[in-house]
Amino acid sequence: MIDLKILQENPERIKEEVGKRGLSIDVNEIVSLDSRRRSLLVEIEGLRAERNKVSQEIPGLSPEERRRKIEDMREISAKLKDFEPILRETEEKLNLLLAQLPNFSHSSVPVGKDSSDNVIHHLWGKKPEFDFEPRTHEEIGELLDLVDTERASRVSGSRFGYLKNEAALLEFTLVRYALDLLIPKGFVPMVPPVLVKEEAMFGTGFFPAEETEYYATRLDDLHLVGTAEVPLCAYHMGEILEKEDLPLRYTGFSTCFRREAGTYGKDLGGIFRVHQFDKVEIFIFSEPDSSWEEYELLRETMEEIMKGLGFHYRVMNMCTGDIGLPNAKKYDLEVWFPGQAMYRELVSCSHDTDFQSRRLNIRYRDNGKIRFVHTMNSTACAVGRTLIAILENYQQADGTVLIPEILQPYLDGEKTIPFLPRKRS
RNA sequence: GGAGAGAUGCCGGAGUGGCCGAACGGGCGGCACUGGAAAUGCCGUGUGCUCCUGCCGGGGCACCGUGGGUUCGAAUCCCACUCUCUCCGCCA
Repeated sequence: MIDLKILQENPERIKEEVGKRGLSIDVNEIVSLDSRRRSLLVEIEGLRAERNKVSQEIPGLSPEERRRKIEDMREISAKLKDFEPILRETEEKLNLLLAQLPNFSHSSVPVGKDSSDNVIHHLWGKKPEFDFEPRTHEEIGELLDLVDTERASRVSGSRFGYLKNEAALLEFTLVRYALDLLIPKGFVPMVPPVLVKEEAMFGTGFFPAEETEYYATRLDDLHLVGTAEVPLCAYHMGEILEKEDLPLRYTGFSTCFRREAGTYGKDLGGIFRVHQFDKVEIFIFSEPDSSWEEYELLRETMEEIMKGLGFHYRVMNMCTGDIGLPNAKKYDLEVWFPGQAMYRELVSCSHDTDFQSRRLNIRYRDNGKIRFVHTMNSTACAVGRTLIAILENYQQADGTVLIPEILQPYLDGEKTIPFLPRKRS
């Protein structure tokens, strides 16, 4: 959601943004709907003012006068009943269009039409070298009986997986590793609800744009979140925060559900792209004035977690055509997957400025003035993808997998997968 | 799932058709008192939209869970919904 004042004062700026993102939205139509709304408001509020004034006078009038005034007021009421539905209709149309407008992208965001226009921000580490042909995570997962997608497809359909043996253990290890790194930095750990109202989906900017991407319950009007960003952001909806409490830093663990509509045939093997996975997410509410510094700090935190695991990665500055509607800026962190010989997105962090806080009405008091907060979010650890990045990067010729040093203390010092006894499966 | 109670400002809580944007109390902020504090006293304390205006400022409208309705006029009456709480049942 954008500030309506900008719509009145500088619609060109909005047109420019819509163009940069390759969207087709009729900004002129929005502008004219808004002027129509305002002129209707003037009309209606004038009538209401008259009605309120006379209504106050009525009790003190003589019966004769009173009868006449009431007669007049009937007319005004009737007029209002004509105008009000027109206003409502205009507002509905306007809101529908407004909901489609993107956030304003930051000046540092490259203009481009799709992922091919993303710009490498920087690289970290070196590509691991192998004196054998590295396997894909899918092969390793099957070899070591760590991931079972075959049975999962019988139980739940395609794009599901069972994590098994050390993979199941590593899930908790990774979550704990991420939390242990974040909590000393002042992030408040949370386990949020994963079923939320439509309001929360809309407010965080996922609806209406991406509605087909998410699961909904049939008997209740609830939606399964695709990321803990939704409940973490909506945590403060409708609130006025205090300046001295900002920034508010949260980290939330949740399962994430995604329909992956329109990705048929993409990343079919293994568990790189699945309908359900677990993730540790970071969410920050910040003052606008310091939010961009806070955001770079967030990017560093995200990288710190990846560095600890020893991955080689590149950070991408995502272009205008590839960032989400709510995003003013977004970094993707892509880790090298030796088995696929590709950089793949493992985590990302977005700055949404006041886009979400406007929709969810999250504000703060700044020396008496009330302003919208800025929000930003980042993945701390996407468990499934991190797991398979470990499998591909730490694999050895004999098919076993080394455990990243930083995780070993969580696993009683074990250094290699497998270490659990196996039964026939 | 069954039975009941409720939803009002930062909080508690009054208000059952016009005098209510909302009593009273608490909290919070300011001032006074004090060496400083406590206690006390006084004053202040919502948000959104919109119009006039260069700003300062001023006017109007809306908001008492949400959405509709009745009425000249609704926090107050009617209908529907949502949520919360209590008890029973079920349950990790």
